[in-house]
Amino acid sequence: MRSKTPRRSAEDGLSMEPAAAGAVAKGLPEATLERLTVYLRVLHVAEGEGKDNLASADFARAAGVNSAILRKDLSLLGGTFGRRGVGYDVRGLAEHLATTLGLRQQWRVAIVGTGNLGRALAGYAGLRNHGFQLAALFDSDPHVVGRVVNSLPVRSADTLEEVIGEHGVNMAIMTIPGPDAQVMCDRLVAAGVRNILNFAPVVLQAPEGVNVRKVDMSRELQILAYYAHQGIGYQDAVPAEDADA
Amino acid sequence: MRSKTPRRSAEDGLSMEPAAAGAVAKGLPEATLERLTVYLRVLHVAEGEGKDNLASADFARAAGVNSAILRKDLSLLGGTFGRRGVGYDVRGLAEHLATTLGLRQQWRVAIVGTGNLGRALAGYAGLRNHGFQLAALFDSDPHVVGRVVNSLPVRSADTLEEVIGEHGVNMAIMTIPGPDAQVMCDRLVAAGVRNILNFAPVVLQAPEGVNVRKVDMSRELQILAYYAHQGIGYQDAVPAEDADA
DNA sequence: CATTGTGAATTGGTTCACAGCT
DNA sequence: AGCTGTGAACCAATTCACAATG
Repeated sequence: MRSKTPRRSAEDGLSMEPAAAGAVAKGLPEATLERLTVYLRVLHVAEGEGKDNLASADFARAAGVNSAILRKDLSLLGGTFGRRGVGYDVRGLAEHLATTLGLRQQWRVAIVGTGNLGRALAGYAGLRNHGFQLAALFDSDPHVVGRVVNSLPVRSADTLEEVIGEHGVNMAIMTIPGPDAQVMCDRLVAAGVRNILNFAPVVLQAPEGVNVRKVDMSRELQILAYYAHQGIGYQDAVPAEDADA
Repeated sequence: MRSKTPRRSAEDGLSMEPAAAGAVAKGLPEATLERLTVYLRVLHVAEGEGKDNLASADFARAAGVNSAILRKDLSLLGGTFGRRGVGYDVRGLAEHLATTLGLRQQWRVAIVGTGNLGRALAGYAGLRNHGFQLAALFDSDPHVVGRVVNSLPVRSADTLEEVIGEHGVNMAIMTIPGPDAQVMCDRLVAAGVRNILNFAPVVLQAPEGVNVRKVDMSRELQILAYYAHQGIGYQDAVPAEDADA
């Protein structure tokens, strides 16, 4: 079904480059997905403020996008949470969105590497608020193993496989140094984990069928440096005021 | 020159949505920039391995992209570091890339918020390896102010403005809770900081001309959940082996 | 009648395929 | 002979603009 569209040009049968890393077989476009997470946050805020209806103009402004794409994104979702002449049903849409994103299912998450970053994530409220249940913490430093972080004991990386099995871990966050990342990734995959969020600054190799995403902090810093350097007015935030017609 | 292409449809003059958040006036495409940071990393590794030449096929494989786009990206850079029949000059290209990204200029970075995440970043070697100099740390918790992190004292957030001036801070990383982020952002901007990397889970409002980027860890987790949930074989990593023709 | 939902138009990014160098 | 550089073709994402509708 999705094994590499054989669009190669005839010869060169052994080239084996990733044809489209970051691509997806079907489903919502990646760009839409990234925005959906923002919409969900905006909806939660609106819900907290007691609003039960949001028109696309306001909604879009709060999310930092324009309203056309917001409407298009939401239309891709299916479901019927917008009412013409009125706006979107906050509660219903939030629920629908969360379900679509897979946040209504329990994810049992292991954090591999309990340095500052790993501990930061372990304590991150956003985790458990969205159906991510912290199931295990690992570290390879014997000085750290056994400590309790966020009411979970840090387990030895040596016991990775068995602990993963014990706790039914189905998602892993890797917050370990770059050089260790590939080995750990291999072990996670061998242990049956098919969803990995990687904070290590390396391009991981993983077999087809394993979902790997990467958060790269120095990438963001470098791109920021580029814009700063160029003196280009990049904006990821919403311009605060725009005094034009 | 770049104040909002007046492409509105005539009426609705006061709508004031962000026309294209994340857009840029000119310069390299965003997608290319993201890859450039990966290329740079690959080049550094190659350099460390003593290679002084890389053909696009190998280069692309290591970076997890296909070779056509790698060549296209590098061609956008200008400069003449590829030699036909041979490959790319590792040293020269790395240098050129770093310069293009603005990494040859000194960035004096303040980290605002010294929780686990802030401390993780403060200790992150990737920072100083790329021209990012840690200039100041801030926190608003009196218990934390005065402590030394990474041989820098944590300063009170009350003194933000003066310390920024003192140290010529020109880039800030915000690792503070969501609710505090907008206020802090405003103060940073008022103090003259025009480049901000935001880790708080909020959409910041900032005036035009201020570069804001966001790293959103729960976004990544949610997108991962989506793919996991859908059972779609998303791949951000390089498929390890591809046994097809 | 304000606001959604969506085809059509546009813009942007990726891949193909090969000419051009070395 | 081998590999880069790039126009052309293709595909994806965004924006426009307006018909549909509660």
